[in-house]
Amino acid sequence: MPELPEVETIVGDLKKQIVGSRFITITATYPKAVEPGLHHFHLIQRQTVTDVYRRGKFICIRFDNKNIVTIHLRMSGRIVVSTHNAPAEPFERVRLDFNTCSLRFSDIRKFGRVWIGHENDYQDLTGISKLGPEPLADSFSFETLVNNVKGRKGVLKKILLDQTIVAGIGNIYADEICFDAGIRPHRGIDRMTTGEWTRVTQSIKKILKQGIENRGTSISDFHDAHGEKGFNQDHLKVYGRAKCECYACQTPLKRFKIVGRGTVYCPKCQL
DNA sequence: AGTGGCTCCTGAGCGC
DNA sequence: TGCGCTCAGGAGCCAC
Repeated sequence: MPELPEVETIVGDLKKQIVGSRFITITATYPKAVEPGLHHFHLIQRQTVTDVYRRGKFICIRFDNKNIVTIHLRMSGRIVVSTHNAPAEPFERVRLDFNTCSLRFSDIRKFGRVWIGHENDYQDLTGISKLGPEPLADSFSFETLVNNVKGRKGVLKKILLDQTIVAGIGNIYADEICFDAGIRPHRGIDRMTTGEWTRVTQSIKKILKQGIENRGTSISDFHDAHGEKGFNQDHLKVYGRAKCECYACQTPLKRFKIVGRGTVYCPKCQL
């Protein structure tokens, strides 16, 4: 499941591959993935890509007439840039053809979406307008997090997964952040100290940066825009390691469900 | 306003 | 071998 580091990796690749390219046409074998609809893509006919950037887990492709194509990979989405005559990717749903190359959006579970909208309204269309702050921005601090959490109830992991509180964290990195901070994912936020919020803030930045440095986590189906796997999966401390020994204390890691998500933690290292 | 639960989807893994 | 069941989960939506 692509989260902030995976999306950042893809965006970095895409920037090199499609900035300066002219849009030609869109093809969708699964039209439901395209919003508001395929015919809206005439808006970017012959327009040139001026930038590719990330907001939360959204990939944004900007064109010179200020229209923006936004992509969210959700659970199983993938993007591969290839030549026009390359065969379709497995589970290819949408294809964007540029003068120089062909962007393939493939998605086994069909949860992913591709939107087109003008810079004035694309944020409302896609839901980007509801996103919380970028955790890797210099302005994101312990105070930002505590302010955004004010008045909320629930447990730490739920807060980390809430895109309106902080943007870009998903299930894998939420577990890793909780481990790094030494706090159980099911700790009630009303029982967290200032020192613990500081640790959580530091761990968010550290774990996400590490994910980017490792070009993402390739559990199940993540690949970058070249179709290559990342290698952050080799650095995970808890996610996917239920019943295995904790690297730090050799205690078997525990797994349970929290807010409907599989969650792994160390009962000794995390309090 | 905030929260819990349902829904969208399909491949993988399992028991029989 | 093959069927049917359950699970995985990001985020929108609805009822409360």
